[in-house]
Amino acid sequence: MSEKTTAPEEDRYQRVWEVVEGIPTGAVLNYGEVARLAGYPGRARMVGRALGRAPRSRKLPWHRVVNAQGMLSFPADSEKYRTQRRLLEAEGVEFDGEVIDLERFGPEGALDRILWGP
DNA sequence: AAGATGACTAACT
DNA sequence: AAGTTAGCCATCT
Repeated sequence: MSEKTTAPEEDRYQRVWEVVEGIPTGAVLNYGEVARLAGYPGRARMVGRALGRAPRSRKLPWHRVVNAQGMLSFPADSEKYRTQRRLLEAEGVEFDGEVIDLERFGPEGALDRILWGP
């Protein structure tokens, strides 16, 4: 069965979406980590692309993916930035200026918070 | 087909 | 601390 040699984008991004769906409420992960967990080490840029192309029907918690500096990868004056920030703050993620403390809200810190409280 | 782009990152200066 | 460079690779011009 020789269909096409190139798989549809959806198939290639499937793993990324699954990882993102696994990020618990109130926690954040950076693009590089998501890529690594999805089996694509070193391919952080692909994660940003995968999120941008994800179907709305998938209802991904895309806002829980931030960059390695704990910042949102959108211009601070953009609508996208405000939307992402609002969603994160609504689930308890705190910002210090523009920055999220990854020690507290990254996977490790978030787990500790869930188990031990803030 | 070759060059630019981007929801990135780590390593250098 | 802030800017640059190099690695990454699917898409778009």
